[in-house]
Amino acid sequence: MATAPQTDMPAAETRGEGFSKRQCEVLDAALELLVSGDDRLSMSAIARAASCSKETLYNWFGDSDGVLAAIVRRQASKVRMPTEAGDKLGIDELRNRLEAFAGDLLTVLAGNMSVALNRLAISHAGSSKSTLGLILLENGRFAMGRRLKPLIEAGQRAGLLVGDKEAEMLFRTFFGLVVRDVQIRLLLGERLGVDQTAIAREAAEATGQFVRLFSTSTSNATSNTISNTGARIRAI
Amino acid sequence: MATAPQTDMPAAETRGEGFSKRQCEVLDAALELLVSGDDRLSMSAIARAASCSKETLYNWFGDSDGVLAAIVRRQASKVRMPTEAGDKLGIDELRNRLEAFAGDLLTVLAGNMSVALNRLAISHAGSSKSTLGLILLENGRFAMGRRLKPLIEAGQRAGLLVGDKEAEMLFRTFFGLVVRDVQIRLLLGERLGVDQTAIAREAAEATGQFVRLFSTSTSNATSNTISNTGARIRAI
DNA sequence: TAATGGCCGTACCGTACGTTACGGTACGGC
DNA sequence: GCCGTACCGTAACGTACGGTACGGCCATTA
Repeated sequence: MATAPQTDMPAAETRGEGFSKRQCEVLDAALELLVSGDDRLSMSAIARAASCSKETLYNWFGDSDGVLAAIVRRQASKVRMPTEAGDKLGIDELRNRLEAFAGDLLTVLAGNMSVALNRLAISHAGSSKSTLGLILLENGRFAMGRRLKPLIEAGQRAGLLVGDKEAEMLFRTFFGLVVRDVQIRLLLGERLGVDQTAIAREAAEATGQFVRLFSTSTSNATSNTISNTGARIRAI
Repeated sequence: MATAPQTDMPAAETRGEGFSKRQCEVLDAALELLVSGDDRLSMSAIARAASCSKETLYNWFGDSDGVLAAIVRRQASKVRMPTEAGDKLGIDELRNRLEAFAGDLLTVLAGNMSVALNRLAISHAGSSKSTLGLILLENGRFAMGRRLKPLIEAGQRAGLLVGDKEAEMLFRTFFGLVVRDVQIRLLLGERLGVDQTAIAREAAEATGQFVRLFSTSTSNATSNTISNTGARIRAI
């Protein structure tokens, strides 16, 4: 079990943030080692890569699982949600916001960091007593839902999206339309190249399909969708 | 590297099938051990569970990776595709077939066996020199695509589905609509209960959305969709 | 009947890893 | 100057696992 670190940052790994500067350096080095993926993430390898002592790792994070949880928590704490729930929502702005979100989501999920972290959490999800998967779920998939839900609900309040379904259900469908089989194929090791143009195309297609499914207006007018797929989310 | 087994079944693990009776028993015991998931799948544990010798495991499968690949291949060989490409396709039959497929897909992906095998392959996909993930991908996701593609193309030829898109693209969208976030949440360890009624409901909803997106007729008539979610596929 | 060969059970070896312990160093406080 | 603390580097220990070797059992076959 991860005990409280004996440092000036009490209960750091239980808050997911508040790691000291040096601790963040160590965790970033560990993450870099994980993403490189040449060898299994061992305490010795982490200590070597981070130029720190194994005893320090145990003092700070208590356990091997504690280090992994701290890595996940640190990356999760980097994700910020610029919700900016906008009122006076028009259909074009809704489409643009949805498309930007879809692009962000695909960019993140296709990144090395997301793949490596999800692989780590999934490989530890089999044996119980490890909550890595739940941490990743909470800060990945569920955080995405919480981030998009205000926009969906704003669209519903503005009469642009059908209001007879929960925003959660709409998000799950949007998630499926955007992600499709990309994540599982990447997790299973397929080398499918996803560049920014492909991401923009898929984001636009998914957004169009989502709007076609849940828009209240039956017009199929494909208004120009300004592609805005800049990587707004940087991790997880 | 997995060498050819020195038995009466030459090149068994390279064909994915043709394992001897005893070999199948061993692989099934290993799979059961993997699904139970209490401890990591080790050669000693497999030998103990299967009441066989470790030397026999090495003789048959050559390597630890060979055993894992054999497990995956054995399960993959159980999946059979009753394609039955039907001509004279009507919209109702198309919907029913799609919905049955969606139910099968969700039933399989939500099963313990699929989750355990995908976790195994994903955890081995990080370090190269392991093709477990590709094997699973080929016999899971891609086999599903090959199985549904005839139906989709038949629907296109019958003028029921739009014909300006590749069947592969349509399948990817269908896959996303059906699976949504279920697989990743299960892989990450969430205990989300998926019973047959929930599966039937989600399969019907996904099928309805797919048809609404790609049907050539613009009628929103939701013809009665006979729920047929019997587990037709038994593994993977 | 005797020999052969496949297979089981078990013991064994080398290695890698988690975890702990210890020596050495830097730094702030008294 | 001295002490306590935090940290680095490394060594050491116990365990678990991949892989190998060997003796014994049993069925098939000459």
